[in-house]
Amino acid sequence: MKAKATLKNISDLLQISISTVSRALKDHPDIAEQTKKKVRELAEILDYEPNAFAIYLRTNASKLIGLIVPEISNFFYHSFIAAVEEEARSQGYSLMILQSANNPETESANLKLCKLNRVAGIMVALSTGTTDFSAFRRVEDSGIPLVFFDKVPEEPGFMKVCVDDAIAGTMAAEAIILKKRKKVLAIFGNPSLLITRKRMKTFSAAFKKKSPDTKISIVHAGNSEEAKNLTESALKKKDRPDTVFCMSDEILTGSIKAIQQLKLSIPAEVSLIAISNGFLPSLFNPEITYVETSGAELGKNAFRSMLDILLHGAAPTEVIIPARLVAGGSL
Amino acid sequence: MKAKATLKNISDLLQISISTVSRALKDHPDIAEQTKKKVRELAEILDYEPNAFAIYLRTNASKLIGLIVPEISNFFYHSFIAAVEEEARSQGYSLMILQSANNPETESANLKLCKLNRVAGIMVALSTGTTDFSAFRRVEDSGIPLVFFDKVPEEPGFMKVCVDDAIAGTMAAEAIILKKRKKVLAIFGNPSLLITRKRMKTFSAAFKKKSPDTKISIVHAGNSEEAKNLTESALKKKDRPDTVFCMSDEILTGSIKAIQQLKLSIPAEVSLIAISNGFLPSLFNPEITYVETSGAELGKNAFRSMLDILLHGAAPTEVIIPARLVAGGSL
DNA sequence: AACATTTCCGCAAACCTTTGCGGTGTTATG
DNA sequence: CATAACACCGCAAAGGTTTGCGGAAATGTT
Repeated sequence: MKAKATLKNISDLLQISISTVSRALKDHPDIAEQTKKKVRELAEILDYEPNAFAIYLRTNASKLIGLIVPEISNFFYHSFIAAVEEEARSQGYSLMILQSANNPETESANLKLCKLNRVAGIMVALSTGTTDFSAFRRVEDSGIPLVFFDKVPEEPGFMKVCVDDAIAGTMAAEAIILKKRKKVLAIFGNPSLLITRKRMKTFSAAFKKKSPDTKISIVHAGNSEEAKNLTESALKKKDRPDTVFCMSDEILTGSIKAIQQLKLSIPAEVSLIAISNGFLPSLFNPEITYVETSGAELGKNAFRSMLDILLHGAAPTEVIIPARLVAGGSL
Repeated sequence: MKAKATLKNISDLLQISISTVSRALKDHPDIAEQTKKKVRELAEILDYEPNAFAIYLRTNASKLIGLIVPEISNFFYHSFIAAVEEEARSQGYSLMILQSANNPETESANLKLCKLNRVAGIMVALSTGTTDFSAFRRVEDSGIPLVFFDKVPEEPGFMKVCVDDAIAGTMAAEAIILKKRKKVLAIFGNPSLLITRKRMKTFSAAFKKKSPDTKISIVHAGNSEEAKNLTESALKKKDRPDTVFCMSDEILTGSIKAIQQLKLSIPAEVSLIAISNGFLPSLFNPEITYVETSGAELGKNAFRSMLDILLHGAAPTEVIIPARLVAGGSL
């Protein structure tokens, strides 16, 4: 365990002042080329690395971005995290990842942790039950940039990046209408979430406008298990739906299990369409038709928004990532 | 954007010294109860939070753990990361997550990033091509605890936590033998990885010992697509295997797609068994029988090993997480 | 030769916290 | 009354880096 190299360390050995060493390493014009050379060489030998804490302390800003998601173990956030990590790295930032477990208390504890670690910025996807945004306001008050993604608050004044849930709902509906399906089981998630309501609204609206005779039964599933049960009981009725729409990956996993279990063939006996980031749909045969909401795209854009605030003090805006239909063979 | 509260801040307002404030907040016996009370109250009002950088600078150790994985988007690391995050949080640590993209250069860049951020410890799953461990040795030399998990180096002297790959191979083989299958297609991953070799070795050995007449054809797939192709061509032969064994989730995704595409029923026409953390197998119907190698378990244990070094300076050991067979309906 | 300019470098403060040590003022003990 | 003991608090240094400012030496200008 060798002693860590510091500026003082180098300055002692070279018999010059600390400030000179610091400036030499930064290629400051005030320093003679010869001196710079000596400093650089010794720094190399000693494997000098600036102490990030000292710098952070001085500048009061780290190169760390706090990332708070409801749960890491989720396809969507998975790809999101991976994308943000890449973007962040390319800009010299690192990621501090925290999961809130869909628990508002853990969420605010995480927020505190971010503040404690003096992160440069915080990116968060809201947990399900969060209704009180005062903690987030306080974060912004204390000067830490805040970007919401995916699960964003309804109230204005925040920087938000999310997929185009309105379009996604419409696109799914139109795809179903195009195939002339007439009995649709539509499974949505928790209706208290903005994302759910947006998708529901446009989904229903599209049918009302373009295919009012289609029979749509809308249900809500809080998790995969519920989705499975709902699908199963609906498909067991003799007047069973010809199409199942799943709002999310989690719902899709449940739904498809029910279908497989009932040994119904897709799409001959029942059609399937989902909103997903694409991984899960690609696992099955036929591949599931889905409206893509790309976690990776979202991640890239969310980090760029963060950078915008960080670098240019951008004002709160709302960025919408477009959706697109990816046709598998399930519809 | 209010000014951040500092000790100096409080001490000015209260007309007492900084040291007194510091001690009061730490409940130091030298400070009068009355003073403590005043300090605490003001600290509360001002929403004082100690500046972590200043503390880190002083103690030269952060509460941040560096976590380097080949890729975040991977079931196994997913659950691993989630587990480590939970454990870490409970101990007051946070996670800095970096992905090496299976690129040794990125890997060592990540290592550097960890050092720069003065992480308290580093946990890493090796990327595929890493052969030079000198960078890791240097990390240890500079006093940063290092724990390898899952993809660990063969050479001794490191703290390692991994799944019991030897047993996992044996268990899978024995499950197949128990069902009296006689023609097995066994798909393994990159044979340059220790994990692959271990699983292969015991898998083969079990057959040689307990069921020498079973015909085993061992192939290697670098990714999901290759696994699919290998499975497909094997199952198309008229003397097709009665069982497919998949060493990993990635391989399983490819294999199962081929099976679904050929419309072979599981397990009537072909049996399937895998080594997995369990998520993927649960997605299908029937659920896939698998030997569980739990990312969550691994995560917990890996972090505990880290804590052991951090707190008690534990010496390098090798921790093995047991495996278990989880019977689905695919074998 | 006298002055102005440039080149190069060091001093010291600041960022915020922790902590050993010493210094008051008060009370108890002999 | 003198000394010891105690309770309470402040000084200052340390941790590593950055940076405005000023100073010394060298060079250029008239």
